[in-house]
Amino acid sequence: MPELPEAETIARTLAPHVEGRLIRSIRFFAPRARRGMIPDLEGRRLLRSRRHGKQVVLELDGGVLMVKLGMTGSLRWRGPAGPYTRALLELDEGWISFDDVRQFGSIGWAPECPRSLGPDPLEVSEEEFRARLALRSARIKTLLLDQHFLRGLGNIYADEILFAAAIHPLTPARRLDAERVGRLYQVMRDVLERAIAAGGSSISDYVDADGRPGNFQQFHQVYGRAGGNCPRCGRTLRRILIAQRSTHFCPGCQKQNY
DNA sequence: TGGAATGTTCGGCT
DNA sequence: AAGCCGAACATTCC
Repeated sequence: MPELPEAETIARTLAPHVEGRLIRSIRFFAPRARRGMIPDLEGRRLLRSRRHGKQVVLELDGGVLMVKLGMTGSLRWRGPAGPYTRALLELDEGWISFDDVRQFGSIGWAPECPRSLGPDPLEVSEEEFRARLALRSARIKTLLLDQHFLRGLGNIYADEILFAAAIHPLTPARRLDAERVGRLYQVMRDVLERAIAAGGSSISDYVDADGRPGNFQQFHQVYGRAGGNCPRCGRTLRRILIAQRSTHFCPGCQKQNY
C-alpha cells in the first residue's frame, strides 16, 4: 500500500497532532514490529513528523523513529487498539497507534535518518536523474522500484508514471533517449504531486493518520485496469510480471521500440 | 476449496 | 554486479 504519496500524507496528517509533544513510552505488542534496539524514550520531545522515501520519520531530540509501513502498515492519531495494533507511542496528550495486518512493517531507531537510499524523486535534479539512468542496464520498471536508485516509488506509481511517460516497462534504462528521460522526469513529479494532493491511493484499506482514505485511485490510468481499455488510445490494457511484480501497461501507447 | 494474488523488502544464489 | 527467486505474513478473491 503505502508508497511515497501515502507516506507523505500520513506524515503530514500526523504532524499537527504530535509535533512538540513529549513522549511517555513506546510499547510493542508484536516482537517483529520492533526493528533493532530502541532506547527508553520517556521525556523526549517529538520535534517533527516527515517522510523519507516510503518511511514516516518521527524526529525526536537525539534521534529518529523510522516507521516502515510495509504492505499494510498504518499510523493513526488516537487510533483504537485492535487485533492488528503492533505498537503504541504514548504522548503527554494522546497517542499514535501502529497497525499492520501482514507484519511486513516495523519501527526502528537511529541517531539520524540514514543516507543509504537513493535520492527522493521530488528532490532529485533532472541532470542527476539522467546521469543515474545512463549508468544502468536494468529494465526501467525494475529500476524505478529499486529504493537505492530512487527512494519512494512502488508498484502503483511506477506503472502510472511509465504510462504517463509512454515508456514500455521493459526498456533498458540506458537505452532511453534524451526526450524520453525528460518526459519521465516531468511526469514522475506530476503524478506524485497530484497523488499527494489527492491524499494518496486507497486500494483496499489505506487511510491517513486521521482515518481518511485517499482519492488518487480514481485517477489511476493503468494500475488494476488490465483487460480494460486504455484511456488514451482505447486498446486493451495488459498485465505482465516483471521482477515478480505485476506490471500494468498499454501495448499501444508504450511501445517496445528499442 | 485450494491456489493465487496483494501495496514491500531482504537475503541468498547464480 | 545485476537480477532472479523465495520468504516473511494475513486476507481476499476466483
